[in-house]
Amino acid sequence: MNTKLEQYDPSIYDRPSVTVDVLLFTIIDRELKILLVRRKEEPFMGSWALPGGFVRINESLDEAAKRELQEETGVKDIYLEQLYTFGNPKRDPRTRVITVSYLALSAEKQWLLESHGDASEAAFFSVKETPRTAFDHESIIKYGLDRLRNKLGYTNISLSLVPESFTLTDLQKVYEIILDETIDKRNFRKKILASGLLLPTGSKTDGTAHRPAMFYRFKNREVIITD
Amino acid sequence: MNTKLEQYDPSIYDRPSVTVDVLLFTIIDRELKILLVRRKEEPFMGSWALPGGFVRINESLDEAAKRELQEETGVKDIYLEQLYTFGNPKRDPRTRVITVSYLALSAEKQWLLESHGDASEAAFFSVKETPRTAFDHESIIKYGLDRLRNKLGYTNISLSLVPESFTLTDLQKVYEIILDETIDKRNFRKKILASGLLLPTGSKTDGTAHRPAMFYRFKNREVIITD
DNA sequence: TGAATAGTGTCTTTCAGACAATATGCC
DNA sequence: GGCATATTGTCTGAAAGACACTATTCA
Repeated sequence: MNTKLEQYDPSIYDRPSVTVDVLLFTIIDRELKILLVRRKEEPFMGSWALPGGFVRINESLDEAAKRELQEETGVKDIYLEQLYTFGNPKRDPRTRVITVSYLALSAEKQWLLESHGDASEAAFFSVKETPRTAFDHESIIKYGLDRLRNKLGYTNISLSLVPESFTLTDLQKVYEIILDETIDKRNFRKKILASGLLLPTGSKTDGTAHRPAMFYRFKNREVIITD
Repeated sequence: MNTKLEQYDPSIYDRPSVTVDVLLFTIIDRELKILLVRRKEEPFMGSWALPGGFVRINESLDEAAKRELQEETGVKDIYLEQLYTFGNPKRDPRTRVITVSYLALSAEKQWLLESHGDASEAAFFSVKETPRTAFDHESIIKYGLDRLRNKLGYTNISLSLVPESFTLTDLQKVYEIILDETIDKRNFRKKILASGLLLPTGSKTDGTAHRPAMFYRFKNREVIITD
């Protein structure tokens, strides 16, 4: 590119490999679940692991996370946020691998793992009973879960876990499932409505054997960026 | 190590280089300052940059940050926390370099840059007037500064910026300088004392031409880990 | 009218923020 | 007494949390 810059050659350094790993959380059957894939290679061949892989030389970290998730699971167009970088020299028994972890959230939607070629190799697990995983992925999951729970309190991150339109009871369940605790209905509604993030859509649930519920949507579908 | 694991060779992937960069903030002359070093190599030779360098193959990221800071500036034994990993493919004009940034805090203390061999190549700059820097270091600094300001509000991170023993006025100044705003004295004292983080030492300032002030110290010298 | 869920209001406590007068030590 | 900084309390408004009854639809 610029010839003057070429005189310095960084290849003289031993370089670690760099991967991205994605923690995709979603709610299925009233449980918070995380997506894991079965490894097809050593080390830990056959073990469950976070979807992820090597960062390519010309893509950003965000792009790598997005690509790996899509390649391994068919999931795309979802919320992604960088979490933390894990770099213990022993975390991979082969060689030095540094991994940048990402938090991804999705409402249980149209995408189905079955539609993807490698579907049989990916599955959702309740965060309450994750299997043994490859590498240090268990501690990465723990870290991501803590972050998710924290951010729920001071951001609008929950919008990524509900469909376009939802009732307040739906939204409350998302909070209860993630935080693993019950919430007072009146206080929840007061707070969430006072936040000004929601708008009533005007339509209501239909065909229920009880009082219909108002649908709401998020005013802004972008996650507020805060740390 | 384990022969079975060796059959998979990750070296077939093009690997990016990985560096750490440290944002060392400290308060000098009533200003929040950041430590920069002058680059001795291309690219950006002669420019100011964050202290940092390549991660070695057998050290953790935290260790690399600690080592680089010590090597380049002589500073050691200070608070360090991982911030964020920057991996835009174009951020380094030579080749692909991913950098893991760290936040470091120190009370202005005994360590002096002059005592270190390369002292003339390191200097503190007010965050209000940082010079042009190499790479994307300006945006990294901005990110770190935001994080520092945020964490000041909900952690005891300020303990890293005051000496063992200090007056409430001293501590208030730390907050005012970092946040770049004045704080009501009564409200600050009420809040900080109510937090339960401080203990009066029993001794007072001495030899001032006015009422002496009580010294306090932090109950716990460890930074509470929160995100 | 019974079943099931939606929807709502009050009280208390806590916390943040605005605001000014008194206390202490030295000269 | 004068100067300089330390120390302290009240009021108000906002938000959080505890808590129970009424409303609506369908079968």
